[in-house]
Amino acid sequence: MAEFIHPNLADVPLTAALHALSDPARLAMVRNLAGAGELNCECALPSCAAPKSTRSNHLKVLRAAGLIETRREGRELFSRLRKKEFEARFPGLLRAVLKAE
Amino acid sequence: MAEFIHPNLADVPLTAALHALSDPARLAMVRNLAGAGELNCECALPSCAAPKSTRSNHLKVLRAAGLIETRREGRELFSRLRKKEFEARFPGLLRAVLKAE
DNA sequence: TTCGATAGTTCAAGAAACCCGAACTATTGA
DNA sequence: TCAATAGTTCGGGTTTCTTGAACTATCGAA
Repeated sequence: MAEFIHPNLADVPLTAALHALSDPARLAMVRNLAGAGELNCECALPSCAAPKSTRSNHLKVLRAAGLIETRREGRELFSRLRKKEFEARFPGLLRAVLKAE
Repeated sequence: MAEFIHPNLADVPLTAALHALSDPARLAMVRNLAGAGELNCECALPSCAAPKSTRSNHLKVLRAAGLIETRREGRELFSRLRKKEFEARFPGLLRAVLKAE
């Protein structure tokens, strides 16, 4: 399990960020992470919502879009929103998305 | 050619709006429309960028997401950004997207 | 009022992306 | 060392996207 690649936000295209946020399951993860500080894969999207391979893929997309940072602790992986960095890269975007609905 | 359906913005889910904006060609169209007032299909995305069936589909996605309004004038179709309505539905979102990059 | 050109839609099929079960890797605790 | 836990990767079935070809609608000119 090679450890995770966290892109430099400067290298993330706007369309990739929007794409990452445009899926209901991923958006739910982002909302959950915005509320909590850090969550593991299981808590980021409750198990009823999708099988773990799907959750894992969603987290990979969020990671590639610069939205989350993941670190291992024992056998769990904890992810946090890269809120400040993302905000610096796309001012107002995450705020607008979290506020909406 | 049945005329166009323009959804009530209240019925547009956030994820549909983000999905519509997450494609480079559609984002380019939105940027072009934000600059100009109204554009036809050809001008919204210059022909070099995609065949017309693709442009037509992209415009349909933008329409369904409540981002544009289209009207016929002779044999051309002109589209405009539904800027105010979209802004009222998703405050800050379009502004953040147009500002980015 | 018919014909040709222009503007765009719809259809269908091939290409690309997504989802999820099964098999695998990594870590821990007994 | 073994079983359990947490998550990844792989494969292939399904869905979605793209685009050429055929179609519809409108206009201007003969």
